[in-house]
Amino acid sequence: MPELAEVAYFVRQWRAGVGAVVERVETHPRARVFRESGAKEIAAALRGKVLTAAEAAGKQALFRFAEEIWLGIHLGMSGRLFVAAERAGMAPWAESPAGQPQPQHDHLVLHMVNGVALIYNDPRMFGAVRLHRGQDAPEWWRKIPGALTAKEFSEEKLRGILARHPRVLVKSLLLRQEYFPGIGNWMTDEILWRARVSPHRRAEEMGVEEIAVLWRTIRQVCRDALRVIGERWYPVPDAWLFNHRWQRGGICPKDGSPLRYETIGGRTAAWCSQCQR
DNA sequence: ATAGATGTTGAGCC
DNA sequence: AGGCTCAACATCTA
Repeated sequence: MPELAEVAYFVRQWRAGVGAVVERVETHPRARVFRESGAKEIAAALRGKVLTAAEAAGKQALFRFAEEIWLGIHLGMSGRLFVAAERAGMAPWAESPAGQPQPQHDHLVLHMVNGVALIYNDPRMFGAVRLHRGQDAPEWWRKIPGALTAKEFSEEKLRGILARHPRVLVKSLLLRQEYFPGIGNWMTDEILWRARVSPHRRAEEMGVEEIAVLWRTIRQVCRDALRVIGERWYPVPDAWLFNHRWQRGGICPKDGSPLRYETIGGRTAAWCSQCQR
């Protein structure tokens, strides 16, 4: 589930706990998501601390607590963050095909003194929860490149990345977090489809004008996703590829031709062979 | 019932 | 070194 905008949305949920003290910490007994620091250590470190900030960068989430304690969460393939009050009410994902999170996959629950519970749920457990102590944010967080919507992601920068990897498929390149933080499989498909670039295209086959279009499209898809999904998880417009790519038999919303589904660079690409060249 | 799923990492190979 | 493919992780769903 979580790419750039989904992670932003989930972090926003946990902001309900900012300013409140962690009263009690629950951890799932058989969760493998507590990797370098164990569940017990994390629980002990967080108990009694004030949550002071909640930030997202790319697909990473970072929560700052008082007394130089930080909690990093990567949501993997199926991770979600939500607040307890939403479980009974109008959860935005209740209308999604995946349905509501199952309580048996709640791996970490922070019960806050202000009455909210911050829940990390992850059925497949490909996610990771990491504890960090220190005055500064952890190294892995500081190394995340600036947002693709920020000024520092320039057209020239994109040209440089493509030039450095001439033989690599643009689709594969877009998935690399060290260059394009937050871009995941659906976003690559959306970007290539809007930019009319085939997923079979290699970096060296991109002309200067095509790179300019690609650059604008990357930024536009990031902005659109953050606005529609990241803010409130509104329904995604049917004019996007998004709603049509999830199961086989989808139709291109631009020209109505059947979408193709191919494994490209190890991931399923959904694309329109009419629109994308 | 079998395959595939919004992610990442590491191994093996060319 | 760079880049490709595959497997692994664990669970749910079409």
